[in-house]
Amino acid sequence: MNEMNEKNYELRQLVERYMAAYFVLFKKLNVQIGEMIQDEATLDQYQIIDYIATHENGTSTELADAFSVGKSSITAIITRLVDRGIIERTRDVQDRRVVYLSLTERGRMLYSKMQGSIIDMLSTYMGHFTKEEIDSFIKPFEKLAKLVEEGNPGI
Amino acid sequence: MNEMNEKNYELRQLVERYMAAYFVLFKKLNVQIGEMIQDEATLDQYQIIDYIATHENGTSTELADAFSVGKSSITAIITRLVDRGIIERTRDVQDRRVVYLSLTERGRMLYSKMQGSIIDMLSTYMGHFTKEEIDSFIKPFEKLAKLVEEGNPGI
DNA sequence: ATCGAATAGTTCTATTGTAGAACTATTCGA
DNA sequence: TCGAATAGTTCTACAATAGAACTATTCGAT
Repeated sequence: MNEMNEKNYELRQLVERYMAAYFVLFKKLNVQIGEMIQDEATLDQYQIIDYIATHENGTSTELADAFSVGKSSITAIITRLVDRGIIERTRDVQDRRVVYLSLTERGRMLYSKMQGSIIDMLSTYMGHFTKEEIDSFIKPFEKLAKLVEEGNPGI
Repeated sequence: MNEMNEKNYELRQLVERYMAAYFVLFKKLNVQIGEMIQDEATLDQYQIIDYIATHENGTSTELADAFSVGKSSITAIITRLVDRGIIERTRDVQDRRVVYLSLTERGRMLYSKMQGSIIDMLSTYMGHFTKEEIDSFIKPFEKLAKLVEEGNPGI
């Protein structure tokens, strides 16, 4: 086995290790976060609300892009949240094709409440780690998130 | 601000940093993995297949527990995969309530193909990191996965 | 200035995953 | 032995999703 193959082999092993943890973590954490806020919203709805709360003048196209889903999915989610008085649609006066999304007063209160619950839950998990562990964990995590966000798996 | 509050404040900041990356990473990565295997199966189906491939004599109850979903959800997924000739149900002879799940020959081929694609994709992402980075990333990740799996957010 | 192309968003249909209650079949245990 | 527990399925309802067809609006090349 030459040097290149050995390096690839090690990499694949790490990837397999990562995958095993990844699937468990993702599924369970989503379920747990979902349970935490289930009386208020689904996890998908929370993420949409979070995006709108932290991005001024968000639109459906922007959301579809940010979450890598089709626009019709966003329309469905937004419509449910509008029906529940959590989100408002505002048409742009200059370009009347565009619809801006914002939280209602009720939406802002709900968001703040859910965010608090989720942060509390994750904080207790984080309490099992030293600050150094968390830091050395989050930095590559953010780097990976950035790479994946750019959707560029190639070198 | 006393020492305890300061520690909590730092922790919350880290959690907020983590959450921002977490949501983007998992959503995008799931979409990208989903796209990678979309002609063969959904990501949820892949995870079920992966579990069955790596766990001898798996059952619906075991899967429901492993993925933190209800048994009726598992029945639905399994039924679709049985219809497509990917999974087989075998009733236990001793305890006739129990149904064991296993991959068909076709299922094993499909699994191997999908696993290859996913590992290849993740490997290219991993190529952006040094071995030390990956290691210091995976270790706390595995620890977190274990904590979450035990479903114990408390200290 | 006009008209075809592009853009933003919605509607509709069909599929998948999900929960929970009611159900069948089987086994356990006091 | 019979009621309780267990394993799994069925049924119903809903959320998220994709994609095609659609409306309304704006852009841009001529």
